[in-house]
Amino acid sequence: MLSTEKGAAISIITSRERLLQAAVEAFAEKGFTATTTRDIALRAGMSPAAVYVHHDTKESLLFTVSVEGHQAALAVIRSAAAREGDHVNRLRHLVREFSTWHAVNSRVGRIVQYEFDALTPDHRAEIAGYRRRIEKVMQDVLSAGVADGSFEVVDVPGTGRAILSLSIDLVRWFTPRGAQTADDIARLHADLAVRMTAPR
Amino acid sequence: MLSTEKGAAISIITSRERLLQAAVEAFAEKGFTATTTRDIALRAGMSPAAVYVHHDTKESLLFTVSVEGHQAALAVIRSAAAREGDHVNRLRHLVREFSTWHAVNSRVGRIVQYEFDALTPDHRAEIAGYRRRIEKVMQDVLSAGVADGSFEVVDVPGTGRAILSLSIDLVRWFTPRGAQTADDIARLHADLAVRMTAPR
DNA sequence: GTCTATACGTGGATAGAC
DNA sequence: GTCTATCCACGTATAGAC
Repeated sequence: MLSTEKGAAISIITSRERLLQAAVEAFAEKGFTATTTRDIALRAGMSPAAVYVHHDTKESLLFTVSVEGHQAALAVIRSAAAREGDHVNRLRHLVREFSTWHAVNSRVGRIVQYEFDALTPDHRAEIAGYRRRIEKVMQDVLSAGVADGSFEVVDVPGTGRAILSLSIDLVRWFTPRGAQTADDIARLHADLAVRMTAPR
Repeated sequence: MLSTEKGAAISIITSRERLLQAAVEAFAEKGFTATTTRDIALRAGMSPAAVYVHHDTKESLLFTVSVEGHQAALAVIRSAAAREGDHVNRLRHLVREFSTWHAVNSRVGRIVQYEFDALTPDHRAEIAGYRRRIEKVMQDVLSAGVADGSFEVVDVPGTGRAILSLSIDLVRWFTPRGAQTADDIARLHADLAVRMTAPR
């Protein structure tokens, strides 16, 4: 996880975690390529050389951020999909959670979405696997609803991708300082997803 | 425009246009920061120094690409919105055209969307103006349809932004080598937009 | 595991000739 | 307006001491 881990009584922030948090800040502000390892080291409160004790390359930092970001997003959507209830409310809940996550974590989301091409081919392939798993969860929810008549969806993969697009595209423009709250937007997206799939 | 201009009889590609096309290629492949002015010069078939005859800085090239890209997108959506017909078909047509443009021009779209923060503050403000104008066109179409009962939309700006998100998010993942054609996806998006706004 | 110092390549931008 | 040559700052990564 990219947030602070908590022990039984006190918080312990390891160098590794400080480094990841520093990398997220820097990548989000300047982009992966424009970020210098010196900048990351400075933000993490260590020397440039100390960075290399934890990560062989700058790309390895990006990869770690990407893995943890995708794991978190996958956990959110899987947990929401596993909820009890009819398919319409399951979809509503899922979209609301997924959009909320992308709004609240828009910095991490932006990095992992837009810096994908900066990964090595092997790392790209691994991240692509997480993305396929996320799409699969959405498609399974839609298919289940189509099967019992809760939804009318001609193109399940395409519609699934479109619904996910609403959430993911938040990282491009959402800011906590804007007019709408993350929850306002998440509820809107949930409503739109239900409309997109409603039988006519 | 970023494409080849045509004279009365023959095509004349100026150095300026070669340079812009080279910049688009390079930015799309490597990102703005990772692209070197030497790379752009090489692709345009000129020396590194010659680049600076046409553009004072690398950022000025990005700005030009951004302006022309946004102008083209704005022209597409305005032209579609000006069409005759009922509001439902106007929306359908508009979304189809806007998504098609983003699929066909996904390289330019990706640059202008993802490298926005690499612009100078003044240039960012100017591009933000184009984006507001694009959102305005969408909102006007939705409002007109709400007024005569063609649409049921509670949150016009939010829903407008969501519909535009479908099109814009194409630049993140669309590739001409994928399973679906640009037109398949554009038709799907148009259908989903109509569903999102349909009275219940 | 952290530091200081540094090697070494590279990149934006300019100088000055033609 | 285009070239060759070059300045000079910067960035990744390593060496070697503690």
